[in-house]
Amino acid sequence: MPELPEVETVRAGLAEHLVRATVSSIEISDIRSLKRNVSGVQGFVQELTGSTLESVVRRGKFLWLPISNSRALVGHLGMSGQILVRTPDFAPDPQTRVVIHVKTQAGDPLEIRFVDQRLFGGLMIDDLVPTSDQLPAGFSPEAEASAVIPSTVAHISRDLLDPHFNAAAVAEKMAKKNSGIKRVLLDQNLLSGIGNIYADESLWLAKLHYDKQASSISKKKHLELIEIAAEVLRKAVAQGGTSFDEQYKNVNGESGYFSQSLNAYGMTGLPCKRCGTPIKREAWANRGSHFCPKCQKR
DNA sequence: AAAAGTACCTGCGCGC
DNA sequence: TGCGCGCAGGTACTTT
Repeated sequence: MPELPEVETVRAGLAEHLVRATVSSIEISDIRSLKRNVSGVQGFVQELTGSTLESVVRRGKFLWLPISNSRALVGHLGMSGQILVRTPDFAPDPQTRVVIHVKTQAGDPLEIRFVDQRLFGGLMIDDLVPTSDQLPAGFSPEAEASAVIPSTVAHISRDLLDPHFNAAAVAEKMAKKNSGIKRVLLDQNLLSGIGNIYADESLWLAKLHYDKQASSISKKKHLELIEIAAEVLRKAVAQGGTSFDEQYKNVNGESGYFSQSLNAYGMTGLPCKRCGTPIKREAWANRGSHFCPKCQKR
């Protein structure tokens, strides 16, 4: 579910409440939400309890909160994850898997609730390792960004809104791929932050068919696509992300408004806003692709 | 090595 | 009413 704009909305909300907060206790009601956490449930609880949260950093769709110079709490929302910040008296949220009880800098108790219907998301504690380019690892405007990244996130490429994202270099790599352009856009090892919604939206704006071979597209067109996609992500961040249902919420449980700006995703059968042809949905790679059959020719 | 396919989960809405 | 099926914002692992 959540792509860069939704994750950024969550990151900003967490930062607002949690900078300088300390962890008082942890409740884990479903251990399946601790993903790839090598220290186990015990290690997770022991290491996090008593730690101070200094900042919230994001690269692509991954979030992390450093708890020391070498360790961080890492989170990913998967398809259906939410991180809610609630006061202790707030009604229980269905499908809450982990609760981290904290005390804010002002001394107020709060709960960080990790909620996840499908369990594709998860939390872990991981080592922070130097970034391969020695540059700040991700987006964290509230604090000085460090050039360290969780080991499990190190393979994720810089995202389209990262100041150190190198569009020309990425466009060059894209132009060499022997895959359909949508598969390339979704490759988080090449460029990160885009998922199924924003891929379909970017391709509609660029008038590209999702299965057009990337190697048949010029480097200049790839660069244009990158710029279009970055602009879509920026606009969606400004709207608080895209919400269709109960699956995406910010840390206060509120929906975003970008769904009102969608041109292709979820618009099956509705007229294309450029030419009036009905938007088509095709099954593709175990999901769906939405496009205008007239504007976006293979 | 790169590209494609599959596994991991729960729950909703649809047609029969 | 009930059931099976398709569908949902992603990533990691396996296979070709």
